[in-house]
Amino acid sequence: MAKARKRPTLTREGLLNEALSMIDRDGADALSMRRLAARFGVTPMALYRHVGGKRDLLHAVAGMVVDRIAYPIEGGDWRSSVAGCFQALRATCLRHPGVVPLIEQADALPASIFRPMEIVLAALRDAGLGEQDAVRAYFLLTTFTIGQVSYQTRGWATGVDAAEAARHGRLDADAFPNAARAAPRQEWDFDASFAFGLSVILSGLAGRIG
Amino acid sequence: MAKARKRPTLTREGLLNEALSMIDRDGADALSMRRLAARFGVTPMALYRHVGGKRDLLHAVAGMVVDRIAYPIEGGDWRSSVAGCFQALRATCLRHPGVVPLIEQADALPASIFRPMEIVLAALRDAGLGEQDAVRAYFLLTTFTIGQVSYQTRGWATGVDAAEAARHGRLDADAFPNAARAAPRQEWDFDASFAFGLSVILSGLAGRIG
DNA sequence: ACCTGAACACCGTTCAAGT
DNA sequence: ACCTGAACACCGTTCAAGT
Repeated sequence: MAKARKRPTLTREGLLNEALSMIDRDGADALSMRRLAARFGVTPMALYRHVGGKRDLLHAVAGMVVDRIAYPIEGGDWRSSVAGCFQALRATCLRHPGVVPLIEQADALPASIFRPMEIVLAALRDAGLGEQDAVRAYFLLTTFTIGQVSYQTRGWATGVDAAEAARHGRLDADAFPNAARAAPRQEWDFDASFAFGLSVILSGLAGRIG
Repeated sequence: MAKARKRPTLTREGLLNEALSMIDRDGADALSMRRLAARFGVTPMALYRHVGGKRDLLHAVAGMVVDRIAYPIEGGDWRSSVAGCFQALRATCLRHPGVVPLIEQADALPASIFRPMEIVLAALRDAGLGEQDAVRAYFLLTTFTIGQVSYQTRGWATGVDAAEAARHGRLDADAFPNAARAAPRQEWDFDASFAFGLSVILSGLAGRIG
């Protein structure tokens, strides 16, 4: 029985913030219009004065988070501006794990979602890569980064976790010798893994330039 | 008013197949226990004799698709076995777009999900890469592949689609000159983009080996 | 302008009952 | 063993009404 807060007025901003904190705390599934309304001690329908509907609410929350990403000021070589950009993207995504699927599914996001694209295109063009390849590189970096975050935030996707599977006997050492041997080795370091992937991609791109 | 089919008996396999074809046809959101039951002319509760619940159903469907992936027989250099493996993964995912999120979210999947891991680890170990880096490379390739497919199957994530945004005036050419210029250039070729990304990753990995 | 109340058309799932 | 029927506790959303 969650205590209803008394609020002077309902505002769109207040709704979005409360929705975000509910998602951060309990996951996106735990957010419903009715529960959100209850947090403000208000009828579900009261929300619809401020919020088009649930889709609109979710998109707006995703947009808030996207706008919150602090990309580092540019400068330096192309490698470090590209790296800094996706490190920033990753960092805020990790701070709001429940929002990542919402970003992936949003029909419309604020224009700031194109900051990474802009940075990558500018950096790679200056480095001498063709435009089409630059866009593909941006796509590559985005799917990689968001993918890494998605898997990390739901615990290295439980279904695909080899260590988990090994512990539960689902990973047969005869059929999958390498996987079975590598899996339980050590705790998985997502930061190091991301750094590795990023650096592999960047040196792969460097090969297309030099 | 969908016509109910008469079936001699309800089987788990029949349920899974029908569920998969509903997901393929109308997306995962269109699948509900009640609608699935209706397809068989049966009460919703009849399904529970064969199917733990909705989570179980969804995991089982994801598992079916995972088991269906036909990885090429190994042989040749490490680049082509790794490439072939993720091309196969991508191909079946594209054939069942609605299932991709289910695979990402499944708590448990058949052991065959570890085939790509096994292939990558074996190939990269033979090529001389360290075990830890090999696992990271596998993670990199997986997130990249699934990410590319996810974005493709929902139409290059509508919210992140620069061409869409440009068409709707959401992409300011002053603030995002490179993005605005690159966006509407041509139709996006997902196959070529995937091939590009894969090749960048592979040459990045080659740099760690040679 | 802003919120309420009742209602509608859905969900997944439990539980007891039929055959 | 397999399916039904009624019920429960939820959803998002509409529509008319209150203040």
